[in-house]
Amino acid sequence: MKIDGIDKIIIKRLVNDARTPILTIAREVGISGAAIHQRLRKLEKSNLIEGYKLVINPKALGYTTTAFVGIFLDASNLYSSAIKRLKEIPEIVESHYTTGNYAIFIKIMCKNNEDLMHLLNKDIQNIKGVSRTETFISLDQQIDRQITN
Amino acid sequence: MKIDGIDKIIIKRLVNDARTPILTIAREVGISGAAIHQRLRKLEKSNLIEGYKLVINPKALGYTTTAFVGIFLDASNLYSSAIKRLKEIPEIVESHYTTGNYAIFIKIMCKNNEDLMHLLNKDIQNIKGVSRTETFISLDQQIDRQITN
DNA sequence: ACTGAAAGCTTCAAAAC
DNA sequence: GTTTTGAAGCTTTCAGT
Repeated sequence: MKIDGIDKIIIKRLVNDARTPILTIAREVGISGAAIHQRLRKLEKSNLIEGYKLVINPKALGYTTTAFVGIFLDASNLYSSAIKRLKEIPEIVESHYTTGNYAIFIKIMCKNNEDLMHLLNKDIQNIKGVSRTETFISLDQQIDRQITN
Repeated sequence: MKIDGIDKIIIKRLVNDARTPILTIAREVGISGAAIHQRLRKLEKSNLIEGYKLVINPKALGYTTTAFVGIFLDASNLYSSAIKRLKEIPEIVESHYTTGNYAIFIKIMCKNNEDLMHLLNKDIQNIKGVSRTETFISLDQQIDRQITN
């Protein structure tokens, strides 16, 4: 799969705003809308494009607290059962199996610090195999982007 | 801003695939396409919808390593100058100012472990004020989603 | 790999409920 | 205030180049 300059323009525009009209891009690069469309289909089939997503503003839903939590597990064979339980907690938006101190590392979004504390002490600490957690609350996010080339 | 059942269906469908035809949703809920469209405009203006993004598959671009890096700063007033430098590193996809051990906490994506090591030792360690870093490499990601209600 | 045309979808304003 | 209508523009598909 090789990507030329036109593909890069298409991707750049749509990463920024997935609703940019294809005809706008077509006129910008000087080929027909159908040609742009065919390139997009090809990029989708090549697996480079994972999908198109509406991005929600969590703050508008009252989710103002973002935190990262390192989870210690008693034994690494408890990983899959713990993940199963973590998936049931909708506030957890990412989970990773990581090298280093922690077994599981999660990103979590809550409405406030009280909710975060409750999730940590009740929902997460009570999962079988979870011995301890370490929490980093995000006070400010300055970078949020994608890899695009 | 109140969100009813129809709005929830619209959001659910578009979070999953932002290219779902509005008319498909319209037929599903039994109102016209234009009505769905007007609800969307309202949701956009209400700030609930942050945008529509094409999501790229980093693996297709050769980025197979994801890591989290905690960065220690000599002094907290070096934060903004450090962020300025971190923004220049395209592999850094998130940065947070966090409570806890670290001053800055980043998510980074690299093509391989060698590139990660290079970025840590050359680009990040050489930023003024950065004294030390701690790295957690993600070996497996099981959860990746958004808050939607 | 690109074009052009037909069918379906989105968008916007105005009117209807 | 939300919904439908209708017209213009955009997307999608496909035969043809």
